[in-house]
Amino acid sequence: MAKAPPIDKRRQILDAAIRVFARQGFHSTRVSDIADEAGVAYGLVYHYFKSKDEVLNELFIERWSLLLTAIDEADREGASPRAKLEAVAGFIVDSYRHDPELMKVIIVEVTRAANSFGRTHLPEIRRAYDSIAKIVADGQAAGVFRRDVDATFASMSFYGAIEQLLSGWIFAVIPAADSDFDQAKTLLVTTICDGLEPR
Amino acid sequence: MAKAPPIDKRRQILDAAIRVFARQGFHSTRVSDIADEAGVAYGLVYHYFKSKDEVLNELFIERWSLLLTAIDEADREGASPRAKLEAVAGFIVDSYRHDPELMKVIIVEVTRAANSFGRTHLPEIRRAYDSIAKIVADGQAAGVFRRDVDATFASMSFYGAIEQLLSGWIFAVIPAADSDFDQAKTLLVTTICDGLEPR
DNA sequence: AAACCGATTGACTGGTCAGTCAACCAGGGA
DNA sequence: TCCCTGGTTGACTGACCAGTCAATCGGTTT
Repeated sequence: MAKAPPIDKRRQILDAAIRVFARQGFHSTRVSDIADEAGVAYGLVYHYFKSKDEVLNELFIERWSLLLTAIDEADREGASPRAKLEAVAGFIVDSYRHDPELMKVIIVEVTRAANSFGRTHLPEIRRAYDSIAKIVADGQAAGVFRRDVDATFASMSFYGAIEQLLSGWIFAVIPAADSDFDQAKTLLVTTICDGLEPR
Repeated sequence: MAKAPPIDKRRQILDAAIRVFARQGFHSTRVSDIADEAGVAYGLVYHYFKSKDEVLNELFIERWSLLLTAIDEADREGASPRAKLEAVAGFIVDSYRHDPELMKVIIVEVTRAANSFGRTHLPEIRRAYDSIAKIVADGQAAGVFRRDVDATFASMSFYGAIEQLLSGWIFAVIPAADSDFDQAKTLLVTTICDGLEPR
């Protein structure tokens, strides 16, 4: 009764979509490009997904939920606020290192595409901001971070800095060697946390 | 011989484009929308501009060159590196305060649209990053900023933080009252510069 | 073997626009 | 007055593509 292939093909299409979206961008990707890349017939994409949009949505949700989980975990397990932020930055940087194509798609087509998909997913995106802001706020409450800096602002700056670095890597504006990734993690936390320290 | 109207209509079209792009986004704006908003015939847009893309290009270049000039001026006139960065952040924040629609278009459709227009304008965008990096590097050379933080990284973080705040305002993720703008300027410089101070 | 059913195929359609172009208009000069 | 020129008009076309759908395939059940 239950067959094996269905999951395979669906995954195959999603993976192909990552590659094609990363290469050409969502907008200039035809559904036929995805099908070709996946080695599958055009119509099959519509068997598994309601629309081209839904393919991207699926990719985003899959990945973003991991991020949200990671942030929450960092918050729960981290010792100091600084360690928590370090874990968050680390997770995002490692995500990029591990699967740059997927992260490129997420950032370029969703997170920064505030007019199209970003708008659709604003609530989820915002949840990440909020979780980071909570870490900062807790740090302030604990007296580890200065209080004259609004936690929401700090969280936006922190996240914005991370995303900008990823964008820099994605578009080869800044070097992306392994050492750069490690340096970036340190830098982000160092700069921002030191800046957040009480004076 | 020389008539008055030509400049008028061209400007009229550009201004209309700002409004429409800000409202609907570049992609879902039809050329007819621009013409309607400008109170002008469809074909006239093509009299003044080679294509729909060129309209956006024009808007971007107009504005971005102002930014580049402002950064250079800040660099030339600013006393301390901190004052220079403050001037840069201030200029960008004020740009948004002064003409939020235009800044929304610039950021959403160009600066963050790395796959489409962002790619086209990467060189100009990069010039901004570089100028900021230079300010940081000078600060390091002068011993005002710590040296263990790569200047390029710092510049990307700084710019990324600014842009993220603007995005937050644009999409109403964070409050955008006058006091928030002022607070933001301070915050950006405080956080980042303090984080960049030698330890 | 025959009926069945979900997976798979790809030709086709309907709608959407960007960009073209031939005509029109206004006013300055001969 | 009549032409000329450059701004202005908007109907039209050609290309493109997302999404549909009827047909086919391959394995399972009866």
